Amino acid sequence: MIAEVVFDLPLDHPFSYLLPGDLKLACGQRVRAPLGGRGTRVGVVVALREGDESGLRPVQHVVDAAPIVSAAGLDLGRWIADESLSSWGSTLLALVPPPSRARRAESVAPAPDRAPSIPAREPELWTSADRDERLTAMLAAESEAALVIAPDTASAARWARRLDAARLDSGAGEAERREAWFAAARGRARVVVGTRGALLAPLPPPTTLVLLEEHDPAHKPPGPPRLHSRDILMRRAALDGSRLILLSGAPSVESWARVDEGAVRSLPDGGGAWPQIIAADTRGILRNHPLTLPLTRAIEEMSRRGRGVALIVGRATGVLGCNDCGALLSCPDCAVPLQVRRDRRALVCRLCARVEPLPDRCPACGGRRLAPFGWDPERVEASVRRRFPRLTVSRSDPGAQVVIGTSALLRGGSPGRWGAVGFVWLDGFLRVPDFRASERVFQLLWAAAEAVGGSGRVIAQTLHADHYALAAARNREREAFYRQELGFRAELGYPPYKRLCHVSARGKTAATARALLEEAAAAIAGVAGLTIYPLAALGAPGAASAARWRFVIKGPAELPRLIAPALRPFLERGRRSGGVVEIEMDPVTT
DNA sequence: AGCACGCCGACT
DNA sequence: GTCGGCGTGCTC
Repeated sequence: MIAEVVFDLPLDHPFSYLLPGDLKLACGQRVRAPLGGRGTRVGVVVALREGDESGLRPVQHVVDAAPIVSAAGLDLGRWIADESLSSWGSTLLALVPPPSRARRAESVAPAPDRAPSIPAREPELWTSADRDERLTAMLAAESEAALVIAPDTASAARWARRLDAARLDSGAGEAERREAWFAAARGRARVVVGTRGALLAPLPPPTTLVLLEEHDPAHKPPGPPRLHSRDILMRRAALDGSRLILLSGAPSVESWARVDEGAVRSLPDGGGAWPQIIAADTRGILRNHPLTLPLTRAIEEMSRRGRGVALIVGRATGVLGCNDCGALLSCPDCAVPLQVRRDRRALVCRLCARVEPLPDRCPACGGRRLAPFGWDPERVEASVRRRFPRLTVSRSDPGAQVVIGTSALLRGGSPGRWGAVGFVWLDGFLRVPDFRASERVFQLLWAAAEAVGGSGRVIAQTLHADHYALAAARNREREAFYRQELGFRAELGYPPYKRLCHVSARGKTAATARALLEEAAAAIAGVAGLTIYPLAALGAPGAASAARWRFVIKGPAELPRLIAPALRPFLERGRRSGGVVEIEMDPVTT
């Protein structure tokens, strides 16, 4: 018997091994096998067959007593690899718990059968403020097995506690995690909670699949599996006949578009009280002090009422804005903010690589106060301390009266967690050089509103009091936001109307990386239906970092299939002088 | 991705 | 005369 094994390599073909007569195994099981020089590696068995066994090396030993992925999981992994131009092996191995260090597991385990085909169910989008409570109640009442995917391990831990569920994520202990995995496969853990790494958890279908906070960019970090958790679950649900529930107060524009298309059903929202969302004009204030009058008042009032205040500070961004009119310097073609390259005294578009000299006047109003910097947490803390010497002010103590931190402060709390949330410099989030900046701001404001609850207050310090994301959040009008945002995306051909793909190369020198990437760009130049943007150096172009170059491809839904034939050779190491090409499909970070 | 094989510079 | 650089090709 011959076992076909895939490894965590950028090679997309299986390797054949001899299966010793006494070794029984099934597809989806992990094995350790010799590969290359004298090492051995862990791989997943994707096929078993009879055939010519001459010249084959034997599998060394079995890693897990039972298949770690089901037949359906193998298929889903193959689809993810195809869709993201990744390899089957690196995809699968990123979607199973790491092998235990224990010695050889003894084998013999039947492969779980593929489920009989079950009619697909329409995915659901739950947006109501009480969605978490509804989900908890629903899962308690259901008898169907459920897989709940959280954006991060802290959230997975909270949900596991809340649902009294087993954990499959890396925040759990290795033993607990493996036990939960196999218990789920045997139908002995009804509800399991995990992060991305649990997307292939082998629950017997049909199941309920849940994606928490589906808009969260943590659902698509770089690296394998190189696809958004939402897309993986959509596919899994469609193949499984599983029910898919997406949860988010302010969903991704992609998911909203699916509702518009009728591919996803949106549940009616519950209503309830909505907080005051105040736009506080920062003109002439933010230069010297981080607090406007409305925010100062909110802090005073909340401290009287014994309620905490969260001050949200973004990271300083390398973009230039005008302190007089609030305009930010954007690329006229791509509408994304231009990035400051100080060493070159230039502004660069990260999408089309357009380069402009650093202006000394605002192109919109002619003002001279162009400012690249915002308020960082340390500076805010010192300033708030000075203004409120009698309050506890902290960047680390979540129980302080005023807590200063990033948008992470809005995560995972119950409604009313904060009495007020202040965005010290909302424009910092709007100025992020990413076409999703408005969406992100809308989601932050929505999360803040939910975190303060109906009796709280949200203060957004901004020069853009009339920005549509702010207006829509203030008026609790989701439709208004998505209508405008979808219009913008349609006009410029951004997702969800087109798909994007980042192709990058890094090498020993900038020249080798660039040359390699130029070759890759040339390889797809003839493919119809694509927009290929010019090459751009990645990161600050200091000596070392300029060894990374990138270009962006824009294309239709079938983008992966269009570019795969030409680009696969670049991913599977060819004859090349020290360069590595990477492909990131549907990137959500710039 | 590792790792081995394979041809050109400074060292016990 | 060797040790060793990393360029390129392969791994069942």
